[in-house]
Amino acid sequence: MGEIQRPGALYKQVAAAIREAITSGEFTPGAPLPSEAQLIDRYGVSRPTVRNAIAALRTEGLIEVIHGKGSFVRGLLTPSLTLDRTITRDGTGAYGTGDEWKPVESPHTYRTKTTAETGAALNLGEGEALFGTDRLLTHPGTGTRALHRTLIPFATAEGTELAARPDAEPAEIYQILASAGHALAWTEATTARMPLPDERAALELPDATPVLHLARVTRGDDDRPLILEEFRTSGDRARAAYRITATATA
Amino acid sequence: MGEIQRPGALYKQVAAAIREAITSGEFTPGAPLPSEAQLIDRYGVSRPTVRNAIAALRTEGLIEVIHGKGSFVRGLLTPSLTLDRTITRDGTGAYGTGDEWKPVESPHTYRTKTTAETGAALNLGEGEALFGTDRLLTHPGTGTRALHRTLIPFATAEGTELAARPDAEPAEIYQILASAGHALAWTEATTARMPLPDERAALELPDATPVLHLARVTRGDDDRPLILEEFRTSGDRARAAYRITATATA
DNA sequence: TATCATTTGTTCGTATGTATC
DNA sequence: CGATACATACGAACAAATGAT
Repeated sequence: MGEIQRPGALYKQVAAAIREAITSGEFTPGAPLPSEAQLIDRYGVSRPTVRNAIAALRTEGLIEVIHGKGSFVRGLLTPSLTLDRTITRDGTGAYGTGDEWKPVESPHTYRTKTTAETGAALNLGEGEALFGTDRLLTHPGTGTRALHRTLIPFATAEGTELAARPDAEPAEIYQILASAGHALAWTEATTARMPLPDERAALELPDATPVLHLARVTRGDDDRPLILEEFRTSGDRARAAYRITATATA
Repeated sequence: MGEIQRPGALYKQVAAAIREAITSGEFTPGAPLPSEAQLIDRYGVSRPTVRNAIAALRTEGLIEVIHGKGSFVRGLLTPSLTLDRTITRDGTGAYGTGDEWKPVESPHTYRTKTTAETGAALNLGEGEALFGTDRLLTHPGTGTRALHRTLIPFATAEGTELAARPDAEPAEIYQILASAGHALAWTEATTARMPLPDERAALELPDATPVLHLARVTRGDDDRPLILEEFRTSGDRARAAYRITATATA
């Protein structure tokens, strides 16, 4: 009795069966999956095979496993938090960013140098001097965490209030730059990747959660880059919102 | 011989050691890691432990494993592809999106209904009728793949050329809507998540690669949603670029 | 072309540790 | 404290992909 067919590895068949059971509604979001022992009985496979299947569903982000309790269906992640990336300016010339984030720790300010990436974003070479400020933030409504970083080239800070206060908040930085005579505009690049171990810890990310990475460059006259901001948060829980208007071609 | 220390699980210590060896430069991007057998000797642990450590580094996206060949360090992934999300309009009123993507297969058009998510984006209830068009695209320069979906509510298509040709390309759709008397504007939401198995296959994504998900709503008069476009591609290889201008507050 | 050594993938078994209730 | 559940670790065997002979 050669029983097993060849539609793929056993653990993949088990994973597919569980996935199917979830999408068919047998296990609803938040509900516990059968225990490993029960899955062994249900599918007639060994424990390593069951664990292998569970590991696959974990890295897909479909289930969450809690030591000593069980496996649970992870409700299909619709981002519950919208990051409005609009920048506003009132009649007095004051800038706002509409943020509702609260600091978890006090900001950390330091001196550093451009890397290949930050240098390219700021239109500077590698190894140029920068002020850096890191903030760990939390969103009061949802508990979502975020990392915010401000990078200010010495060349930008020079002769402005920023040289003395590189840890000013973004809206205030915009204010200072505008007061210094710059006509401001912004470009932003959004990308996603898996978190580094320390990012995962700081952002308290569960398994299989990518980081949404927003890099905003503030530009002055002639589109010259002035400062770079990086904002990192959970891609599962947050989405970045932009307004696009048609521009004329040359 | 109970001499094991307590800095955590054995496989985590092995994973940390390999991670350290990578960041210290012993193994450079693209270079092969020692084989499982060599790692067993090097760290004096069993094969399951080595494989567990390797699995951890895989889900972190730090290494890539090729069956029959070995494990390789995955160079730190800077997105090499920038998606300019600008929309242009020339003097004749023609719209462009600056895309350079080529179709891999012919577009697939179908009828469907709004879900909770697509309904919310289009300001419609659940179960409203839609035209859908799916395209599998590839970027000639990099080989990166993308999925593009157009969702057109019947109410939008009615009385326009779209009713007969719901599979028109985005720039052409904008054209048709503008000709129908709409003043167009766009909003876009970017988020990230792990791919579903079929998305992973269609986009040919390696392990530990999140999907960058762009949802663009074309709006007419009174900001009323007209159509919804979804664009999905590798978060590791692509970044979406936006231009932000300050808006006045009320 | 065919074969073989190397390397990773899959699957079983077994024992023990640790978290939760 | 005991029962249950997941985590870690060892051993062993065979399958499948790769590259070189």
